[in-house]
Amino acid sequence: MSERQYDLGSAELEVLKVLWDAGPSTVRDVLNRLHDCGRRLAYTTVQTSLTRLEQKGFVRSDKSDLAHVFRARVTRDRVTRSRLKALLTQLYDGAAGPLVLQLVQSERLTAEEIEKLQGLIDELDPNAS
Amino acid sequence: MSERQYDLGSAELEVLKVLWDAGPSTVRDVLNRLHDCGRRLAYTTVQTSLTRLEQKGFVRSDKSDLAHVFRARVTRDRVTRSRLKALLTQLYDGAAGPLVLQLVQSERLTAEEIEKLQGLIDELDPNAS
DNA sequence: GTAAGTCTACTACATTCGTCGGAGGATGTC
DNA sequence: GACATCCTCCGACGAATGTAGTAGACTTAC
Repeated sequence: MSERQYDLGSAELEVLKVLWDAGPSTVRDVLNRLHDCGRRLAYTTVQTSLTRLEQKGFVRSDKSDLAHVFRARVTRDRVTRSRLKALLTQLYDGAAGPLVLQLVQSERLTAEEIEKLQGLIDELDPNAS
Repeated sequence: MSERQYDLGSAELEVLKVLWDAGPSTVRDVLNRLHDCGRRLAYTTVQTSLTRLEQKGFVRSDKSDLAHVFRARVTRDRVTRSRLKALLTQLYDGAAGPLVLQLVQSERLTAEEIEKLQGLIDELDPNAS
């Protein structure tokens, strides 16, 4: 039971992403960030997301100042892993292969990423030529 | 606009997966399949999922017989791609690299898959050593 | 041809999520 | 100290989703 459910709505995830990208933030900070991205939301909407995020344990808040400061309690990688796992289970009964192939095939990777990937593969496959 | 929204609930996806795995099926077929997997649902629950799936265009039904026969109208790959894209956008602003690395790192791949992956990488990286 | 079973259609209800407004407390400014 | 401003808390509402019951039509087996 160490693995949580990680069920986040898309709007919640959007807010969480701001915390990952911008670090600890107040409601207004997050709101401004979203505004900059063209996202038009009410102040209280962001507040609600943050509150729910905290209830679910994805976010922690420091309430010492008037404007509470929120920070992520989970890493992006952790959420990614969880989402991927869900995808894997739902679509392929957990087999990662098809997913990876699909991804590598349909998405553009940078040379650097390819190199890193190559490195990983070499590790995975000790008896490579 | 050729790309649809592909917003499926988890239960709906579960049903769709049965259609992918088992081919055209009636409500009862799907129900039995799910029962075999330990999933305990009411007949009408599956029926509702299938109906909604059809309304959303993911499934098509043949109503010539009393028991309607449903079949998937979208491929598993297509849904996968759409889900991955959403994940990419939501978590990494669309950069696929981190996702791939994450996947390869945290999931077990078979030797065959690794080989296939290696082949893909070779294609991607023409100026490899 | 009647009883039992199967199937669809329709309705319903709880929960989650996205979205926001209003009340009322704290703060800053003149 | 009064006014504008900013903040939190709380409640609300609609849409989507998971789940299922009931009514009534159709089929089948005696």
